[in-house]
Amino acid sequence: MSREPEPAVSDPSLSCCTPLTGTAMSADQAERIVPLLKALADPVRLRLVSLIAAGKGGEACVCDLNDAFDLTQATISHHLKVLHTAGLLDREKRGVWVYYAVRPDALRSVATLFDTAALTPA
Amino acid sequence: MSREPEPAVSDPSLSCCTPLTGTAMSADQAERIVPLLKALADPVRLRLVSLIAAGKGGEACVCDLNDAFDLTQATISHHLKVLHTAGLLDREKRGVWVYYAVRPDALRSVATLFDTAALTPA
DNA sequence: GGTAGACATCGACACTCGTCGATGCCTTCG
DNA sequence: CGAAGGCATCGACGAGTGTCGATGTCTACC
Repeated sequence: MSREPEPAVSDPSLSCCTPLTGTAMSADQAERIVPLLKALADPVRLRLVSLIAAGKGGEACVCDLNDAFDLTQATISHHLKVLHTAGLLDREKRGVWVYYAVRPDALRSVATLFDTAALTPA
Repeated sequence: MSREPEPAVSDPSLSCCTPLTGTAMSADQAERIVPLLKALADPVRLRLVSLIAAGKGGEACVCDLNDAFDLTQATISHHLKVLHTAGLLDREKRGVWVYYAVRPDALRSVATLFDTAALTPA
């Protein structure tokens, strides 16, 4: 049987506004969202984002983040880089210290994905 | 050895109601949510969930899912098992065919995580 | 200038993951 | 009963991932 015609990806610029339910997502849409999910699909990175988001102004210093885990500074730095590369965190250097801040738009992209899904009645 | 191959489905209700922002999440909370995110952090699996959720009654037959990908039947079966083990999909056999259905509560757990996050003002 | 501290990068290791072909199990039908 | 088809499982392979110690880079301060 032939595949359904692609329902015209409306917004190729961003991976936003992709309902998980409703209509099936295209392969392109999946490829765009997956890097965000991959970055968050790690207990350390998920806690890092949570810690940063819970910090003042939605940001946190690396020096404080290191103390929150029983991991090497190199490992924390690696995870922060992964989150930054995925577009979930912003990086800003202030003197000796480096501050990471959450990117609300990135989180919103993921939220939109599951937002529609959650509305599905049981 | 155990005869019933029914995998130990993680209980999504336990990982519910975990805001990403607000207060930092505990290590336990992260460990509970991460399996769901890991299961969804794959383009094939994300599309599988999307396809199933978009199907009639939020379910789909494996025979139809196989045709939607350029992958071996064994690979699709593997991905479905991962999603089922994570608690994201229900499995039901009807005669020769097997139907998978989304578990709205599992999706809601993930949605709740990012729901609060998306509400964070800029 | 020299030194100390904060963070990033490098190289290496064990481990996990995605994919495949082959095979097994189960249901249906002739 | 035997054959056929749908789906799961097995074993194996390459690729990717998380973690570490060691090292590099930059800033601030004495």
